[in-house]
Amino acid sequence: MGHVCGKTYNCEKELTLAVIGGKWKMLILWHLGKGGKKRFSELKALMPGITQRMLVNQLRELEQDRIVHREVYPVVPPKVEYSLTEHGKSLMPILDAMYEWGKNYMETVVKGQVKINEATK
Amino acid sequence: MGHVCGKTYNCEKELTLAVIGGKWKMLILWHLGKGGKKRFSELKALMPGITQRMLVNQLRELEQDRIVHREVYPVVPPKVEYSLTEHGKSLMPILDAMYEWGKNYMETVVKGQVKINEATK
DNA sequence: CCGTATCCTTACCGATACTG
DNA sequence: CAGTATCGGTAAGGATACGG
Repeated sequence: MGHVCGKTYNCEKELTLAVIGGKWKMLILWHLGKGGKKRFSELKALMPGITQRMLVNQLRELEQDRIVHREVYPVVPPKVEYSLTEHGKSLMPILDAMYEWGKNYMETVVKGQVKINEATK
Repeated sequence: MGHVCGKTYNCEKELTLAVIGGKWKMLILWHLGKGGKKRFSELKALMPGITQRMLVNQLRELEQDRIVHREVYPVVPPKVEYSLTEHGKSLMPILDAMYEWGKNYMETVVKGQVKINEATK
């Protein structure tokens, strides 16, 4: 499997972190979780700033970790749709909690010292 | 402030990830959250494998991010105690959820392909 | 449209030695 | 006891160009 396997972790939470910890992974999961399945180009449009290389890379790892499902339609031009697996869907409560915590943290402790890029949010 | 500030994030959840995402941070927070305040040497003993440099480093960042409180006692030999702030305590539900998710993920999808170091768990 | 292939930079982290 | 200081390796991530 992916980058998660073949490694030793200090705790089960580190395994979870390994799955969602990539630079763009939470954002990808968020879009697929809230908006349903998306084509490659749709995801790219939703995340200005990501390079094609990174989008492919992060999606491949999520796929190998069985978090994201990749559906290829044998048509020309190519059409590929990405969606969350059941394991992927079960991550959403954690992402929700992280969103809420980060929101509160920003409002109460680091207000004005960090910026949120609203375009990709 | 710490490594969290002065940066731009795509979403509030990435801010949360920036706070807990260091190599040893979740483990430190776990020990402080479940076991209460700890001395530097106690933390080190609880995490065989961490170097002094990394323990200091991760604690400093958590302190700058107002997640951990550092209490220095002016005695010889030095005595320093670390504990969670209220913001730190509010992270525990997220760590609990990540622990549970990782545990289930390990049992159902990556069983036998990852190892957990029980000594530091 | 959906990718690969290269090349390159830098951030993170580990090992080791030293100190008030 | 609780740290600093220094050095160096490695993997994650970005820029850019090309391909089925």
